[in-house]
Amino acid sequence: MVVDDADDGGLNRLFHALSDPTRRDVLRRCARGDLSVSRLAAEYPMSFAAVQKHVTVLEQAGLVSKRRSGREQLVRTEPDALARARRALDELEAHWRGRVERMSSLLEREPPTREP
Amino acid sequence: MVVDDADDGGLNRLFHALSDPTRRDVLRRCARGDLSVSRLAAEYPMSFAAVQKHVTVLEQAGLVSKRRSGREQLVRTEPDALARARRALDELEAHWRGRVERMSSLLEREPPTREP
DNA sequence: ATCATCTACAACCATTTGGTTGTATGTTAG
DNA sequence: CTAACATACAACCAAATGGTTGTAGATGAT
Repeated sequence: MVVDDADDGGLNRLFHALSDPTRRDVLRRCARGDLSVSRLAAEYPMSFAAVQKHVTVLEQAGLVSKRRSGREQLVRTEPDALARARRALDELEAHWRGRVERMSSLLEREPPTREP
Repeated sequence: MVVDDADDGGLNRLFHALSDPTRRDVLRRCARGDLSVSRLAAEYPMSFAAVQKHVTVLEQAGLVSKRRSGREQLVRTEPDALARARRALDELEAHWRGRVERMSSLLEREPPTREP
């Protein structure tokens, strides 16, 4: 990422974090209930360290948080971050809708088909 | 991307495409009205070829399409792709909501504070 | 106290990304 | 026809990504 990070309120990291299927799966699993990192790691055909890194990416994107419980680290998804991503998509869609509205208002300016 | 691409219906490419601020800006600008690649390129502090690559990434993610018009190539945003991304986020949020509902139903199972 | 478990983190490696420049090709204007 | 413009695409490069292994520190169980 070239940009320096405050530019977009973390949207870069947010969407980047979402662009990996393992990470999306982690979000799904943890949404059903907090899971320790090692519990998660057992689910994927990769090393513990790899999963640890994925969790770190999710954490830095704000999509999960970790809380210690004994020797385990429980991962919890943070739905607020998902909401932020959604709002970003809404904003993009709004630009497009604005265009549609502009086109519609052109159409509306045309007189409706004459009522009989 | 390690995964082989049909696994997720293109969500990897979709979110990856959205994870760059230049590309999100291209989407915004083209949403207001189709723009040629060179018109777009003029807006960013990078080479024409770099912008061309960004457009290609957006195109392969399904977020834009290009149509030729004379010697120009007009870029148009494809809101359906944005909708796909939104549905993916909704699905993730639904998992979390499911959890909340499960917690709620646990609470509901508890007897209400005794009525005197 | 010892041992097994969970986590953290560094070092390393192959591939991908995001950028560059340069060259070639097609299209429109004069 | 020729010149200018818009695009396409290859080759190259530095940095980031996604993975590995290995080492070390905490914590819990016996």
